[in-house]
Amino acid sequence: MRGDSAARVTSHDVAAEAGVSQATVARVFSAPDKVALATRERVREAAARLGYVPNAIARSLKSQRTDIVGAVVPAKSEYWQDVLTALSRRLAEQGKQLLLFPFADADHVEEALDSVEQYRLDGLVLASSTIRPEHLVRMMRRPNLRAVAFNQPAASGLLPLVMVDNDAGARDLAEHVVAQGIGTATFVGTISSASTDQIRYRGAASALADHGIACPYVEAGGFSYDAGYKAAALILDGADRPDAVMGGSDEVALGLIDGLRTGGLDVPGDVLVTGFDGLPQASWAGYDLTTLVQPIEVLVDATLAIIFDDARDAAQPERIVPGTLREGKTTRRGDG
Amino acid sequence: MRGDSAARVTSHDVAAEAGVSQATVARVFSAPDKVALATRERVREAAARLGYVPNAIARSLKSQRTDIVGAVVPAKSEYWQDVLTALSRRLAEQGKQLLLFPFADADHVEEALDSVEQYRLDGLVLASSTIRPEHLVRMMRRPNLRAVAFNQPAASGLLPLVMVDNDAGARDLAEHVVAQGIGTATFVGTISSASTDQIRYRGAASALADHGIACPYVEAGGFSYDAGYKAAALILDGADRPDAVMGGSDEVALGLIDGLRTGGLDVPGDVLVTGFDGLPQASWAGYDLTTLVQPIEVLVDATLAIIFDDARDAAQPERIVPGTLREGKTTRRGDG
DNA sequence: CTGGGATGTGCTTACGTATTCACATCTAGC
DNA sequence: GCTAGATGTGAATACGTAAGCACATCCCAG
Repeated sequence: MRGDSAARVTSHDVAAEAGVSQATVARVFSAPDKVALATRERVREAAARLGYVPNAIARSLKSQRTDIVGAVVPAKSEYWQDVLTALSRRLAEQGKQLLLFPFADADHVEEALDSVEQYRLDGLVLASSTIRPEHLVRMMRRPNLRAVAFNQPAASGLLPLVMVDNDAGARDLAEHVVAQGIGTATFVGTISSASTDQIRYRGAASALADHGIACPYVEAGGFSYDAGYKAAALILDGADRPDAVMGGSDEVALGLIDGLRTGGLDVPGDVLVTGFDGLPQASWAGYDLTTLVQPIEVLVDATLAIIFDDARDAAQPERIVPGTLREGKTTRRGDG
Repeated sequence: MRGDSAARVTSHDVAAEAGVSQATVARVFSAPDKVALATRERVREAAARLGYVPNAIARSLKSQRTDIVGAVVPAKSEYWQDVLTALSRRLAEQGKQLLLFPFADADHVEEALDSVEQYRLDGLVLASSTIRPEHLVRMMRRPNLRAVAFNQPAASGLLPLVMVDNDAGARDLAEHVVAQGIGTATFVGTISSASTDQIRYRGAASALADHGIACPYVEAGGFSYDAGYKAAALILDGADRPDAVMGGSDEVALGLIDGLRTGGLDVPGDVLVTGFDGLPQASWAGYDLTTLVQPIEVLVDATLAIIFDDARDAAQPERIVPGTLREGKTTRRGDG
């Protein structure tokens, strides 16, 4: 290969090399069937000889499409990392890319959105229930930007929305622990202001109430393992220990398990524990957590469908996808 | 706000609204100090009124800078997710973005690199030791692209390189288990063809040899928890059980622990286990794994320094950063 | 007063591509 | 053998911004 280290090779250079016009070179790379076979091959060879690669920046400027989808997500979170992995993989399959806009905490969402607006993205995934409605409203008014709220019930009515059925999932988990024969339960939520947290708690509490079981709410104060681990102390120190503890997320639940075990309790012998999300770690043999598995692939596909399907009429689609109960040993009473 | 939903507002529109030239508008947003205060404010107001946001695509085309760094990484891996989190956070602080190019397996790296070349990135992080040298060579020839190999010893001499001191780390871990008074050990590697795996094994084996301890190598066949879990069977079924098992990565080590425990062994009572990487999960109370913690922030900073520091003369910098031994309970013999 | 540097602004062009329009050539139909 | 349509190609332009250059104004030293 020659020209490998050439400063910058443009379609004009290739055109000169191949003895055609720049327009023809452009067509070879964006609409090959509009160019005669012989010409096409001549251009391809010239391009290879010079080491030409089309410039996506210039193409985007002209075509008004970037082939890039942005994602506004919390900087630290197991769950979102799994979602992003699935999202980027699926995008890559379609020749599109994922541009990350991570934010440290809710107060920094504003800055992330400032950046988002500069890039003329094809679509935007707004993740995390800690993004406030005013932020959503801002994005919904951007022209030519298909924004989708991901697992964020609060976006209902503002933006197209894709989420797992949090309410039904929480009920399923509650019914499951009830079936194990518990008498008392406590819900350890993540952050009480998060809309997913509220729905999950209400769903669980309502299902438990149907069986005459009260369900107090305790806030872990975060979405992390550490938050769950620390929250275990609240259970251990509490006056009457519940038969079951329902975590607001898998991360919190895993922390809870370790916290409770460190405190001398046996899970599931003394206390049953459930999670929510279906993280890979929840399936690890050391935990084998009973949880509600989110069908991440399905959610991601639904999200991309909203972004890329040209049914622009379907103004405010809401896709609510059911999750699956995964029964692990943390609710298998006999095993204690 | 008016003009919120205006089709597209450009610097020309703002110029007209503010009664200045387009050039002045551009200066207000890219070099404010070159514009008189009064003018600046007038332009800012006009921009706000129209809902103008600078177009990063056009800016990139003109300025030949995208403010975007790409990362070519394996689609699935706890370790890389942690690295990406740190990387994107640091970039965000500098007003730059991270564009992901995930690849499913080594055979798909080629495609990812095709995409990379289209975007005129400011920098590129080539991650994973499964990226083959021929790929590295390809990237090293691209003009105006600062590519850095991250934790990939095989890139030495080809590309600027940043990595943790795998050899020293492996030796430290080996010395540590020797100090616990073991007689035999086995190294369970990830994928034997990965350069990091080879170095870690050689380092550990060499240090153990200094104490007269042999160290057979077993390949888990992956970088995952599952690979480690399955590899535990090889230890359990083996003729003579080692006193210590050294995992090629934390993910493998965590799988090993659960696999060994499921097989009836006590860790650390019957077998000591070590990891490598320092994942958050390794610190979870349920495992509390002894491992070598990579200073990810330091590695990321070093990587970005190479990409953005204009010391273009330092042709092939190699930054090898020491890790830190984290002593967990998986090597605390008394606790068995 | 006068001249020279500092400061602020406008005009113009270039970044590299996609696409419209016009035009040339070629094929088929009567 | 002539025309209508199909096909392939080139010229020209636009996408939205950054920056060099030219120029006008202003301030202060002499």
